[in-house]
Amino acid sequence: MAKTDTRIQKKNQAAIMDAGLAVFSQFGFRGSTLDKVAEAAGLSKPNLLYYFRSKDAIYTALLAKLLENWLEPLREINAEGDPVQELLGYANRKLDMSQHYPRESRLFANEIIQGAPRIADVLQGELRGLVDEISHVINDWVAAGRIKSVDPRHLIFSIWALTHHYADFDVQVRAILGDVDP
Amino acid sequence: MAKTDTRIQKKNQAAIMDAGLAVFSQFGFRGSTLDKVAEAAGLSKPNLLYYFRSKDAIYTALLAKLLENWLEPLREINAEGDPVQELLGYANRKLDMSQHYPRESRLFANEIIQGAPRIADVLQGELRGLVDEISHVINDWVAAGRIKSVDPRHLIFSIWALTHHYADFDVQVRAILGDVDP
DNA sequence: CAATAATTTGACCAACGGGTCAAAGGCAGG
DNA sequence: CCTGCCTTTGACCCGTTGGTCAAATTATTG
Repeated sequence: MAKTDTRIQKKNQAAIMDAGLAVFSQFGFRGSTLDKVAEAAGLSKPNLLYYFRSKDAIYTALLAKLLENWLEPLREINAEGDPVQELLGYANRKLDMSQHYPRESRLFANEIIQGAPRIADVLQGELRGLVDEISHVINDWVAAGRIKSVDPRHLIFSIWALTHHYADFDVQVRAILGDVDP
Repeated sequence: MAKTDTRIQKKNQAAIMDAGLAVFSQFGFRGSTLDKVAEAAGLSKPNLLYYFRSKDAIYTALLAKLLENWLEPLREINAEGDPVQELLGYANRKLDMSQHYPRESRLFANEIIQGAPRIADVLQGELRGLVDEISHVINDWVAAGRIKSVDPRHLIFSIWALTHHYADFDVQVRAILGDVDP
């Protein structure tokens, strides 16, 4: 009942997830159509709906998978490590993700800009909890005199803003740097 | 032919622009409907279309107005001024705009994330030109030893990323800071 | 207060979009 | 090679959406 996944199922589900990511990340949920996703996945619309119950199901599955990976780098921050190393490491991990998974970044950005209707609970729950923890760690570092005084949360916002900018505003960045940047 | 604008015309056009800004900035172009805009403007759909030829016309008008104000702060950077003052002033102006006009910020973000189909020329033309100029100014400052060495364009990206983050990711920021932040 | 111009509306249309369904086409294991 | 299940498809349904139009209503002006 659990391991009943044909290779053809796995293949098509993966194709749909990939196609959905491409389409949803560019047009947002409302701006995307099943036809577009189906075409990108190389399937007919009814066939696509054979694998996913609805448009919403695809989108929700994408978001769930995204959040899973998205929060991971935060968890890897080690309170026992060297503060500067840890923070730089975190920033680097985020930057890597933005570089390698720009579509995921844009999907997330789209969802947030539009008010995050379906992940508000995750933001206020899991994400907030994690940020609270890390903030505590950073505050301890500050108290121990190991780093200069900062507002932990706004430091984290800065890292997010900078790392996501290059993925989310890619078009603008390329327009200014000139597409072919030496 | 130019000054033929009844007060009722001015009023309704303004109402439509405001409504359009509210709707488009939240849902993006494709995700928005004329009905929603009309409702937000307090007009019937046909009445709305009496003032604007099409959905596209509203959106385009909004973008044009937005870009006008958006590029202004860049132009105000003075090559003869004090480098730190000028750059801080610029960052402050951008921050002010994000705080006071978050909807405009999100409208712009939406457009960029979705590939900027209708403002690609502005980005590659006017915006790029301005950034080139300012980059030249900053490089001169560096060459004169008045500030530390930086890549001007990436410095500007940093300012953009940080200032826009609080407007565009408002929901996330509030989820973490807790809505009621002392 | 007409008469003319500007504004508003209700009814309507064609295309699109999410989703259904029954039937047809493939693919295993026996 | 055949039986039963998985997969795919074409046709179809109905609510939504951008947009039109002629008629009605409301200013404006001579």
